[in-house]
Amino acid sequence: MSLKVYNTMTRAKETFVPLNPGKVNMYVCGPTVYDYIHIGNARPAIFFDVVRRYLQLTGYEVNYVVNFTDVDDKLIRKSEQTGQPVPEIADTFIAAYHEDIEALGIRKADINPRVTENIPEIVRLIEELVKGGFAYESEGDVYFRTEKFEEYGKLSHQNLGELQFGIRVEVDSRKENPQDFVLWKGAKPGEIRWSSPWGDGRPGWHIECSAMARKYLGVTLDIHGGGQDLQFPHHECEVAQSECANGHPLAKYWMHNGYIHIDNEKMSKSLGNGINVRKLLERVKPQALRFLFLSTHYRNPLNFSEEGLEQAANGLARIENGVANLKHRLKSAEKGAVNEQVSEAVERIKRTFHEKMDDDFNTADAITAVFDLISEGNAYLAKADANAETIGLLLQVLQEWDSVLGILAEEKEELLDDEIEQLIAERTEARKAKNWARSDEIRDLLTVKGIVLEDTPQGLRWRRK
RNA sequence: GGCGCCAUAGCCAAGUGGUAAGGCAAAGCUCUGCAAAAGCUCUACCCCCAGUUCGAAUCUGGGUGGCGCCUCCA
Repeated sequence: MSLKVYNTMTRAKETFVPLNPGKVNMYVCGPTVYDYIHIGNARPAIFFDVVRRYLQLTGYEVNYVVNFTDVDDKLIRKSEQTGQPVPEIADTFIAAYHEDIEALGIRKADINPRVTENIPEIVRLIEELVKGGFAYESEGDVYFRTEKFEEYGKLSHQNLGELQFGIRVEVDSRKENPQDFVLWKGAKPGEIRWSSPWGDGRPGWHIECSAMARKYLGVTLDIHGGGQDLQFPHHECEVAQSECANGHPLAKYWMHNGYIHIDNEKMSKSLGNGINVRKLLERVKPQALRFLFLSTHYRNPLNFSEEGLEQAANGLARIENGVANLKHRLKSAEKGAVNEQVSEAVERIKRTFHEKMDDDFNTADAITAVFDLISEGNAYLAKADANAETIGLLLQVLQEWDSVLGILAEEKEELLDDEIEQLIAERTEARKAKNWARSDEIRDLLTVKGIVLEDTPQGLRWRRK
């Protein structure tokens, strides 16, 4: 069994072999922190979180870096509009990012470097490129000389001669060639600035990742990830910069997640159809969002809709119920030997889970394995002599998988309010006395409060809706 | 103009040469004091046409429809 990863660079699934045995260096492009994150930011954040967790589950030591772009045109524009300094805006949204990411059950990266804290490294890298003839200064700006890098276009599989430049963005006259891109931008009056050999200014967008990846993870990464929209130009430019400066490939494996669509159209800045994560989480469980994202293969586009959200929530509920069924039964189950049929089924389904995850992180099929295991559990619970060891095995595997998928909510040891507890006790008495009217009345009362009561052969079980 | 992606049941979605996973929804049934949960039953000639093959959702060619990239983007 070996992990296969689709590599954007080669357009093929390749057997995953890290540079150093047992260790994986991952760099994923993070957000520009000028606003709250939207669900388009959430998809790679969730997906690469799962990649990281799966690598960890299978024994790799993962070093995970996600950067923050905390100075750029958008931040500067926002600063001009609000009068708030750029660093303050960045701080605000970095804090918000951490809150949102945590709410989504995404584990914090090992390092979250900020552009503004790595200016010396960036300047040094640009100097190296200038020295090597790969970059040139022009009226206070520094540009990358794309014609010096013959392989430019190899990641996004674009042919330089065929690219249509200036189709969307006006070509800057200071460039030698339209396809050249900026490494250092001279500061306009009043703009935030750092000094450099080419005058005051700030880094261009692409150079930051090249500099930070090298600083924190080395010249060649195992995995470089991000959204498909970063493939060109961002990652293409990173490749050019890094490979010209370092003389080594920037990354062994390039992974790109597909777009989020809204009404079958790409979600994007210019369309203004982004959906704010924290607003969405006011009414949607974060686990449901993870479930939704993971139930489509990461390279496919995912159409975001209310219906899809509802279906995800319902599907997730089935898994939650299954787990709750097992946990509830565990309390009253007798000790015993692990049921052989169950353990065989568990082994079989476990194998499937790993085969599917090993096949370029097929999380959709991994979720199917979860459903299979839940079905297995429910079927086992139908047995009168279900024992604690077998139930424990099922729960243990489910928990192990959830350490990768993160679709089950943390168990909250919530105490019931006295009033509710009293009502539940009263209902139990009423049921003993076959006073169904009172019994139902109490259940209805609690339903309104969001508490669902379920009578099982092993006694009452309640849950919050 | 160049380079790509996608099309599978009412909906979501895997599968990419061996005769269609899974989930949601709907319907019926079982269990239950009633519910809930669970279980069972039920739903697809895989966009169209042609070809290759013993065999095609899967490969090839040609259509049709949708989406994307070609310096804002996750």
